[in-house]
Amino acid sequence: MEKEKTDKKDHILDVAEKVFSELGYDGASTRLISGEANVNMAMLNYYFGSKEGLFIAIFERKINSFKTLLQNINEDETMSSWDKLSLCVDKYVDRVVLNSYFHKLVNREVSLSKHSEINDTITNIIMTNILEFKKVIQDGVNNGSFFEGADTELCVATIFGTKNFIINTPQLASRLFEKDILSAAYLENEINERTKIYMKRLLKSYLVTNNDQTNP
Amino acid sequence: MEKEKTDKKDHILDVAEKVFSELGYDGASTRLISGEANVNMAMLNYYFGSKEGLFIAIFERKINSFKTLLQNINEDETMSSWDKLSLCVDKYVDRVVLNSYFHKLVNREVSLSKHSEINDTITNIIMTNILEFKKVIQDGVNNGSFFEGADTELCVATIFGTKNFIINTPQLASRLFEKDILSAAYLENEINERTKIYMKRLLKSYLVTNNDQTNP
DNA sequence: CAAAATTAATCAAACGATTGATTAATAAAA
DNA sequence: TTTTATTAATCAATCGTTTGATTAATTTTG
Repeated sequence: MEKEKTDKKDHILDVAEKVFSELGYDGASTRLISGEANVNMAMLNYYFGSKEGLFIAIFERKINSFKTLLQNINEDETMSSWDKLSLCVDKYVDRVVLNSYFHKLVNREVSLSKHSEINDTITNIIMTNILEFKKVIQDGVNNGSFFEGADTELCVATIFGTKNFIINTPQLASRLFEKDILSAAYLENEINERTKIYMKRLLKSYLVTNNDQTNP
Repeated sequence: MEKEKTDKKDHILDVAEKVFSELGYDGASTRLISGEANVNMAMLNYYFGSKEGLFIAIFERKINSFKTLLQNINEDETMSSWDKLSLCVDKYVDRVVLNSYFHKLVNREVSLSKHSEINDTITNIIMTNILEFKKVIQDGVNNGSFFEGADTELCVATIFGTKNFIINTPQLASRLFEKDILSAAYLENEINERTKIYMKRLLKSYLVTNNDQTNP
């Protein structure tokens, strides 16, 4: 029973994560979520206390995987700046693709201006990753291995922005790519590798190969 | 009187655009919007028929500026592919910065999965711009002025994604830049030009200067 | 012109529907 | 039996919307 309870809670969290990512926090009613999960509405409150509690539980479940993925790479003294950045991109794209619902959900919620505890929590979690990328690039610029005129901040914006475009607006991406991005198979099999290759080539040409800056 | 009526409707649209962009469609109640605009709640329905009508009216007001900004550039036979792309980036960044609330609103709404007429309308409007950028780049690749191995689609994702990151999640961008991105002044004076310069340098190094592709 | 009729704009109050949440009763498990 | 899990019914609050009345402006009429 203990096992089954966890399974049920996990099932609810899976469903809620998807519904929230598709309709937004406000747009997803507890009735719909419980209906999609085939559980009684009261179970949401029984397990998670409230709608917000359910929302927070989704994050707490994922929080471990967010912890120190990039930090360990960044602390490695033996790697070059480019190898660090390259590896960070690989790892990050992998994780985003694997948790696309979650990342979509996170990005929509954090784009809202309403101040709440959960909003701050999310912001801090994302910022950890953002600043980790910033550090890798900044270090590379400082130690001379990257183009000294590089715009570090906007470079980070490109990394997160490119990924967000694909994950957050799959309808647009699907029509741009003329493929069904929403299909998990295509996302994991094709887009994943393709994005990695592209992102690294893009960053390398800007940060490393970039040596003529005649006219911007 | 006729004049003042238009002004009042315009005022409501201004306020609604901002509130929607901050709280999302579902999160923004008609009571709050009318309160912020200092008009009676019933006026929203009187003028715009419904909440959705108000939402649509926001788009109809902006729709003209969306029409053929990029198309004219693209059709110009005398310009090089790079000059076209460069000009498109300039024009697009300008417009986004000038209508940051609107673009934030658009991007959040289009990321929702709920099918509606307005959602389709918005998607088509955005796609016009997206495909215009795609065409510029694709033409450049085809006529040999851009790197033949370029990932056209992801390149477009970068252009829109980078801009979206700044506009959609200004809290994150503010902490990344260590400046207040939400401040309209900073956005228009600094970020605007800086983004143009960065974006063009990034694209140029990837599309034009890119000639070594040893390891991705 | 001035009085009457019509239209447009605005308001407070209330509507039915839906929201997240809670209850009290029951079923299952320990 | 005691605890845990689950249910249907119900709660107050809020949602978008509508109403009927009132005021302001415009047009028509005498």
